[in-house]
Amino acid sequence: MPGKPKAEAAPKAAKKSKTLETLRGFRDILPDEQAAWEKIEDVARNLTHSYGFGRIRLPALEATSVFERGVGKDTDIVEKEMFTFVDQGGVKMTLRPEGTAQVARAYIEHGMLNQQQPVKLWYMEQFFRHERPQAGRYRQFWQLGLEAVGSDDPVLDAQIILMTYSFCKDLGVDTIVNINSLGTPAIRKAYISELTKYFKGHAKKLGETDLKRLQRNPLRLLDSKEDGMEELKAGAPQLIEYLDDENKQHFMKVLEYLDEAEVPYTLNPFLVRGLDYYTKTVFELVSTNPIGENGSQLALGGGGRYDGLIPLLGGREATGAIGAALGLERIMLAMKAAGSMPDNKRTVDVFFCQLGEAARRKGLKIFEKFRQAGVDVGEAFAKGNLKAQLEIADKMKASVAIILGQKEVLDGTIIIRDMEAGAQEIVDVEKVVSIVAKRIQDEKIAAKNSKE
RNA sequence: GUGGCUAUGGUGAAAUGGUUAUCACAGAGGUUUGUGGUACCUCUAGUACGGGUUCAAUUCCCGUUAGCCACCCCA
Repeated sequence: MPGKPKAEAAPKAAKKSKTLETLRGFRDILPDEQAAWEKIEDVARNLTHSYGFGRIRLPALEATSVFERGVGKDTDIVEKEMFTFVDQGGVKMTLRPEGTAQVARAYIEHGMLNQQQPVKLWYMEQFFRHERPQAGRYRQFWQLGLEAVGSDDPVLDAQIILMTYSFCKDLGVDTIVNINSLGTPAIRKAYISELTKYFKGHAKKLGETDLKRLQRNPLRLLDSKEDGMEELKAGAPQLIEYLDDENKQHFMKVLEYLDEAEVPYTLNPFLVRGLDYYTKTVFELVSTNPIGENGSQLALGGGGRYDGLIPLLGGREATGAIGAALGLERIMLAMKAAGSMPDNKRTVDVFFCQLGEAARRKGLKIFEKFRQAGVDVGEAFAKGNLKAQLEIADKMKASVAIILGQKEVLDGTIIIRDMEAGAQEIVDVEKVVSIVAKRIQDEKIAAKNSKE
C-alpha cells in the first residue's frame, strides 16, 4: 500500500544516508547458522531416502494461475499474500507461496501417472508470502515438503505424518500431532451449511471478527479464540458426525496406523486448514517445547490429503494424494527451545602455521597436500606471526600444529608440535603429511577404544 | 492488513536536556620482528533515518523504517 507521498528534501551536504538493509521480512542466513541448516538438511535427506522419496527441485516462479487454481482463489494466501507481478513479456507470474500446487503441476506436466504409484516426492525450497513478519514468520522462508501422489490409501496418510514427526524427533524436537478429517467437498459443504445455521442462531454472541468469518469462511469459526467461543464451539455440530462410511473408515484407519506407529496425536475436531484443496485427513504438528518467552505454541508444520487437486489442475480423475510441509525456521526456533542446536564452531585435527614469505609460499602447497590426504587441517595464512596462528590453532582445538619457518624451508624440514604436551619434533618436509595423518588416525582409534 | 511495545559500536548491556556517551565480549595490533590456552597495554567501532521543540536533543514530541508481541492467517 503506498503511503503518503514523501516530500523528500534534497540531501543537505554530505549527510550520512540510511544504511542499506534487507527488505522487510527477508533476511541473510549467516555462516554461524549453517551448522543447524546442514543438520536439518542431513536429517531430511536421510529420512526421505529411507522412505523412498525422490527429491524435486521446483522453480521459484510459476504462472499465477497455478496457485489461483491450486490453492484456491478465495484463500488468504492467494488473495493477499502472493508476490505477483507481470514480467517484461506481459506474463503474469507469482513467487511460489507454497509447494503442493507446484508438485501437482509437475506431476501432471511430466506424466508421472505413468510411474509406479504413489509417486513420492520431497522438496526443500524457499517460499514467499507477503505477511507481516513475526518470530518464525518471514516473507521468504524454507519448507521441507513431502508429497505422495497417486494413491488414496490411508497408510500413506499415517506414513507422511510419521515422517514429519520423526523429522522433528531426529532434530531433538518433541511434537504432538493435531488431527482431523474434513471429508469430501460434498460432505464439507453440507456440514458448513449446518454450521452456518448453528452460528447464525447465535449471531448475537459473536464478535466482529467472527461475524466476518461467518460470512466468508464459517469453518474458521471453529478455531476462533474470541471470548465466549469455547462454549459455543462445544455446542456446534462436528464435522466427524457428518462423515460417510468411507470417510469415517479412512480416518479410523489412519488413526489405527498412528497408534501402531506410536505417534502421539490429539483428535481435534476444530482443526480446519485454510487451503481449498484439502480433503479427508488434515493435521498439524505442534512443538511440545514452548517457543519464545511467552511460550507460544507455533505450528511447525501441517498437511493433509488433497484427493481433488490433481483432477482440478487437469490431471486424471481419482488421483489421490497426501502431503505435508514443515516450516524450517520454526523448527529451528523449536530446536533452540529444546537446546538441540548443533555447535557451529569449526574444529580441526591439525593446524598449519607459516612464518615468513618463503614459508608462506611453500605452505600453500603443503596445506593442500594435507587436505588431499584427507586430514582435517586449518590455516590462517593471512596472519604473519606465530603467536596469532597458535592462538587460532588452540581455538580450533587442533591436537597437532605444523610449523614452517624460514629456517625449515632452507633445511627441507618442518616442525610438528603436539599441542597438548607442547613437545616438538623436526621431520623431513616430504614425510610430514604421512606422519601426521597416521598419528591423527591412531589418536582417533585410541579415543574410540577408550570410549567403548 | 489492524493494534501495542521497542530501536545506543559487530554482539550484550549502562547513562544523560549541556564539554571527550560508559562497560563487557568479539575484532585488529602489541608486551623479545619464531611458540597457544592465561595476564597486561593500545587501537577499531555507536545514539536507525527524517523533521520538530529548545540557547542546547542521544535524551522530549511527530513521521518513516525495521524488529518483537497480540490479532488476521499460516509454515
